[in-house]
Amino acid sequence: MADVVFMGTPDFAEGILQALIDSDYRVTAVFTQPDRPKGRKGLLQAPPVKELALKHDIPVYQPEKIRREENVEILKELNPDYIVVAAFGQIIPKSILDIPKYGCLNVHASLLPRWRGAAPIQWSILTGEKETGVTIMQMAEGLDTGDCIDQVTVPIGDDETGGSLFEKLMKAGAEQLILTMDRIGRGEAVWTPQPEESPTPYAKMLTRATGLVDWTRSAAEIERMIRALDPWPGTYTFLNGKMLKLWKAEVVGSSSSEEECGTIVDILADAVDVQTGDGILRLLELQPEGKKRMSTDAYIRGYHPEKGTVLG
RNA sequence: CGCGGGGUAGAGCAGUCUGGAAGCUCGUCGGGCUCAUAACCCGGAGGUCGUAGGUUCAAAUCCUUCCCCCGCAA
Repeated sequence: MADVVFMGTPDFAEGILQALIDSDYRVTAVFTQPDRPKGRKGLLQAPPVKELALKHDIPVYQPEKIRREENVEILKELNPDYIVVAAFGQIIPKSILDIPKYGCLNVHASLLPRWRGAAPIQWSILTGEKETGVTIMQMAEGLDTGDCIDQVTVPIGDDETGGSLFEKLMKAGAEQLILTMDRIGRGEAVWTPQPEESPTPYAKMLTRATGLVDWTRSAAEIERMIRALDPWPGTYTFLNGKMLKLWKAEVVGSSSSEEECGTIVDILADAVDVQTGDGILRLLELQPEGKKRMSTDAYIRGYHPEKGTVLG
């Protein structure tokens, strides 16, 4: 039995931690981000990982900066065999990487070297990839550049959303992590260095601004964007000065009309067709500002959108 | 007490300012028309107007309390 220190913050990390708790490995401490104000009320909220750790009486540390000397000391004191990192949100300095016997393992939600960075799941959908996966890697000083140990491939479905893919990768990652640690313990693991350059751009962090639709893009791109940014941060546009979130759409035909991009070209019984830079995007589920998500037919009845109106 | 929108029939909304019959579009149910229909015509059911209190002859509407949903900001 080996001792593990876990570092992570959001839901993705929670699933990984759960797997460790359920395994034969002993989680001796959890590091996560400090509680942050969240939601409309601005109330302090504990990261999901903290809740889970406390439930299992695992000591929780929430340093503002992990690199501080006092935290390094705590880790030396704990003297773990492994440190497992999943979506922690802070850079781990070399002084910490060197502490555990087997070093620091990272669970990363892409097939490295593809999609290094903070939002690999969304970017893989956004760019229309057919498959992605999860990588268990040995952490080095660079960001997501260390040696890969194991990978699991996961297909991306035609109606995959950021949320659904997230689930799948978390499950796969949690399972594989335990297997990989077992292999390391038995001395059977193989370390494969990554190429210097990633074949994809850096998967930069998403913000709300990422979700603003550019109607000059193709219908296919916008449709992927809607799925990739579901459930967060959401894809949106503006109609008559009010925000309108898009939750579900499909690409229809590719009639290149004279209409300006973003124009409502047709209103059907249960859908609204919008001209894009390439093809028509048929909106099926919407959310007006200050309202809940609703099907487009309900939206049409309540809001009476008009043909010819330009979105954006 | 960060800013703002909202809660009215199964769905989406109007009505609130200026108190005075519970409305609209859709769905649903029944009937009619039709070779036929998601079309069209006729009729019906379905609502504690978020909660609790107050003002009033009279409250969805004005005042106060609380609950809930959502957009922005972080």
